[in-house]
Amino acid sequence: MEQLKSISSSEGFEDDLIKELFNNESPLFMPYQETSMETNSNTSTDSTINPQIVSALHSSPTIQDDIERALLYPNYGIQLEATSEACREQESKHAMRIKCCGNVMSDDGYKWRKYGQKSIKNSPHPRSYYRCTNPRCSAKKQVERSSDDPDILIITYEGLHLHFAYPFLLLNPLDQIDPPTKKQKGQRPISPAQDYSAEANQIFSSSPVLGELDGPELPGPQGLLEDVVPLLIRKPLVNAAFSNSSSSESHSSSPTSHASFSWSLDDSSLGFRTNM
DNA sequence: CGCTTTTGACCCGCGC
DNA sequence: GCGCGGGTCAAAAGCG
Repeated sequence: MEQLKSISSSEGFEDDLIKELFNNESPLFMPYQETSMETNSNTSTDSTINPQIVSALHSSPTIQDDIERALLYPNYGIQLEATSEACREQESKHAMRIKCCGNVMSDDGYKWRKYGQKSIKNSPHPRSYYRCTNPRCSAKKQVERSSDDPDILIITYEGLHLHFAYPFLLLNPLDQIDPPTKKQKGQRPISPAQDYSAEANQIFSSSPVLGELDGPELPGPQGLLEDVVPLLIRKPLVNAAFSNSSSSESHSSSPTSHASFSWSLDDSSLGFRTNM
């Protein structure tokens, strides 16, 4: 597996990540390029994120600035079915259901590359397979449309996305996180995502900052990407000074950090092809 | 021209 | 052992 190979050879990426974070650099917080947004007017009924939010997030070159700007937009308009039934856990994967109505973010801000699509038995909607385009990230996701309610997207995340790493690097610099450890089938005492999610909820729920924020945006039980991202945007405020300490260093753009920022619209490949 | 998507084939695990 | 279904690969096509 090329993927596993890249991961196993990426033991040093952890250090790189830490460096980037300490330098206020991250793929997520790279300057936003509007041209990459797929927010054309004719997508109004599908899953798009509020451009204002993205603009706010990416108009600033540093994590801290992004965080502060993100706070100006506390409501993402996401409707997660945050019930225990909706967010369920299966083995090392994390599934969530997102109800699409109006402008709903169906993605988490990272660029995903579609690598496969399969028709599902007893389901009129195919399942799409995506992989994070960040070469250092092993995250994958499957997106399918619920047979019960076509408005419901079922997104199953697998593997450790870099999303998970950021909040913990910032929150607990002393608590070393594992690198995106290779996940082999049949060999997972506890999945990284699981581990981090549990820790995330613990940290987030005990955060005084979060306590001052609006309740409805508390993370779901799984600490899923959509849950974590808004929180990681906010939580690092607590440790803002931490990241400031080394911000004077010239930020040599990391080779993997300037992937064009775009949002994949899962609906475009979710059962709208009627010939499957 | 490079990147993304499509799509059919292949591989593998699981149930019978 | 065999068939089925899910997951991945990789070549071709599409697109900006």
